[in-house]
Amino acid sequence: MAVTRELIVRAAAAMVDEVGIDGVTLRALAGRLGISAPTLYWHVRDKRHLMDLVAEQVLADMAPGDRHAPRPGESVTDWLGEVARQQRAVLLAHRDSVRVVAGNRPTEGALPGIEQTLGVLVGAGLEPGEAVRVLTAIGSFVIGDVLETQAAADRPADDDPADPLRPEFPLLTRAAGTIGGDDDRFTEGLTLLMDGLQARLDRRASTHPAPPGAEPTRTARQDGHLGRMGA
Amino acid sequence: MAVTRELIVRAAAAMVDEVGIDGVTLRALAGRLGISAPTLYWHVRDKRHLMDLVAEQVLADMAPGDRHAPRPGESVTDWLGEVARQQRAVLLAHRDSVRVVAGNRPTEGALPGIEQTLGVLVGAGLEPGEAVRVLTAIGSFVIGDVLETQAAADRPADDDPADPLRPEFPLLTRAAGTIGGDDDRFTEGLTLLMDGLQARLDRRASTHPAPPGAEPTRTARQDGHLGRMGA
DNA sequence: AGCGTTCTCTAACAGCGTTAGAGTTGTCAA
DNA sequence: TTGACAACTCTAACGCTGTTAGAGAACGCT
Repeated sequence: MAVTRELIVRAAAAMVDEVGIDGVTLRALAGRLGISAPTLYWHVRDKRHLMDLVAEQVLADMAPGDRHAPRPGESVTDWLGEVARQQRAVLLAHRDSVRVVAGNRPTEGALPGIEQTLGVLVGAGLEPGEAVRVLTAIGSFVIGDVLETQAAADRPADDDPADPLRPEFPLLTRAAGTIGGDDDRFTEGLTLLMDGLQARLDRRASTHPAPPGAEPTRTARQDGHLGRMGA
Repeated sequence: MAVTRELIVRAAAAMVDEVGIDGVTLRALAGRLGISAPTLYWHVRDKRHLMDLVAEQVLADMAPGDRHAPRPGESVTDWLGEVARQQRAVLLAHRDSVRVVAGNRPTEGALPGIEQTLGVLVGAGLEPGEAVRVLTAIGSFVIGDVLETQAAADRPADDDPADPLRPEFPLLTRAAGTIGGDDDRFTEGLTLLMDGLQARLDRRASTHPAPPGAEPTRTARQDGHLGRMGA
């Protein structure tokens, strides 16, 4: 039975999840597929190319899927925040995903989804270039957040934690109990971003007339955005 | 002449800047120092330990330096944004800095600076845990932004750019000319974050009385924050 | 002079990505 | 049935990596 490129990529992705990106060896990967290491080179240019293919597969899962646009009555920022949350969840679900994905430009297949999302933002009052920047900024935050989470998880257990609970750092000590976990960290940043964006949209909506041809998306929001954190 | 650990770390840092983290070989590093590779193991536990020391040095440069607090009349968010800008500049100044620094918990030496910054934020109306989350969120955004910038720079020239300027993507096409460069991308995200934070501070200031014991930091701001981008 | 610490060396190991090149298998045409 | 060509896999080996073992120099101290 001939091994296909798709099979190799799938096996490589699974192996990254199991042993981490540094544990993925061409020899080990080949062994798992029942072939010898040099055979991989018939299917794939080199290891980096293989990892690019793995990254492509992970990124494909990050497309907004069924949530292409806000539901009726849902604010643009609520929807956008939910998309960011989903992207983060996908990245966190794969070990070392940031190291795998880092630096990959959007794949051909991702362009329609991006265009779609841009459509929503432009409809809400952003200029196209501005919308791209906003989207990229959210992406940077998501990537940075996941990177720190995964990098911290890779550190072996203790590794001299440099305990900041000392009398000369009263605020750090007071903060210790209420910082929350990884999700709370992420929610805080996402809330800031979305509140900033919402404020901008509100400003535009009050200055200009309703954008032509766009269904009047509801912009109103109550407060705290995304609700309170999960303590 | 004996080689010291500090000399090794300095040479390693310089070497990362020149040839990138993947180009740093223990043998090459030793050669540059006029010693043999195994000798390095007398000074340093292993390569990862060495890179941790390099990271520590880079992070030391990221401390807010002379800007420990807002200038009189300067808003907290303007000051905080400026600090973030400086941190990004330091990271961008060192090649592969994110890969070097990723996952490093704050060093002992960085704690006083963090405590100081927390003091400003708490003085402006945040709770301590909230302030830590906000600071971390900004850090995540900075790291993510630099990561994408550096990763993109490492990609060799073209690498099939998947040109998005096609008639079926009208918004991407329209956006193309006005997206701006790396700095504009960063400024956009930082503006969103700071606008979101500013809105929160304003909300607190109008609800509660002035925080006790804290000098009444000016919170007022005119508009667009951080001024217009550099187009 | 002798000792111990500090620092450096050579030699070598196992593992890595990768290349060269020969060998096997399957398909289709003459 | 035979030959040819493509598709796929193999073994052997190269140069490189981080790392260990263990034998020396160099130096201050008693």
